[in-house]
Amino acid sequence: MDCSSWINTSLDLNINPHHHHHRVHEEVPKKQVESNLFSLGLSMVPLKEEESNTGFLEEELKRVTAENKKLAEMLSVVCENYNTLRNHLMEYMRKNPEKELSPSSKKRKSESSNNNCDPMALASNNGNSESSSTDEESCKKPREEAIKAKTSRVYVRTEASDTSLIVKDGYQWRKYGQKVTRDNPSPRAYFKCSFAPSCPVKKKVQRSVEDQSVLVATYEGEHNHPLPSQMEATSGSNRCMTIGSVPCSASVSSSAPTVTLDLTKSKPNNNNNESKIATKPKANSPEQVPNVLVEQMASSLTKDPNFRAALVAALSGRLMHNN
DNA sequence: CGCCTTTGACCCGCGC
DNA sequence: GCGCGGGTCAAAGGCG
Repeated sequence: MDCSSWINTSLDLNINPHHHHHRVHEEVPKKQVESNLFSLGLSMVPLKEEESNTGFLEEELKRVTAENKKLAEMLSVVCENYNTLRNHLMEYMRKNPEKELSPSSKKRKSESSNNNCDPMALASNNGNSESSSTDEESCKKPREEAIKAKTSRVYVRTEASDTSLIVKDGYQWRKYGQKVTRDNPSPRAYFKCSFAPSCPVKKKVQRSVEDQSVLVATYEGEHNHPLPSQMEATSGSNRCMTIGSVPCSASVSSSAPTVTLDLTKSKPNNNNNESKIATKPKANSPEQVPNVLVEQMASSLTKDPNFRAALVAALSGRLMHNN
């Protein structure tokens, strides 16, 4: 399967206010925008700013609204693409039942459901996808689900020249191994949460086969302690938490889509502003995702505290820089 | 000195 | 049973 389809889901968000003039932003009334921002828990700038800043803020609001709209549109497109691809995959697997699994079937069971080079499948595999487990898996190893910790994947775009396998997610990690795997020339790094053994979370980081500039971080388990960077952030300093930090607990309830938000490495002077959003509709619904569901997904996005945290960090970082 | 990374050795599940 | 390959261990060294 061609992975360029998911790479193209990168959102060409132009957050630079100097380039917003071409956007369509007159469609949502300002009051609605403000209420939307309030519902997000965002406070852009202290209200005691002088008059000149209000114009800037209005433009900022319009811009955010436009991007919000664009996000929703992209989301629906991604969902449609996902279902199209999924239908194709199902069709293909139905026609070629035994050939399909050849590369990953050699792997361990616990990994085989994860280690798939199809990014759509990757994005959809998050441990809580009980509906995506195949029939044979569920009857072969019923207790696997209980034993196996929640897994989630995070895609982080880095510069191609950056050879480190470091994914900043706000947690502290201790590297305990590195291996070169067969299906990927890039080494895979193994990390444990530095709170181990009290915290059982592990993560694996490896460059994507298709795009060497993309790091794929696979998280296993859930942290049983707060995010260290959040503790710092709430301790008085207005320093932003690491942009792009997406804690593994970002995999949300089974009724909501799993969202991976990647804001890492967004720099003010380049156009590397892509925020890649991988969505996971309910895996066992081959039919097209209705708009209602898309709206539901978008709504769940705004309710997800992790998404909000990342969004707040990204926006505040942008605003501070643009000021 | 303590924590971290590195890296070769070892373990273990799976397929043949 | 054996080999392969992914995952983990643990000794050694680096670094602040």
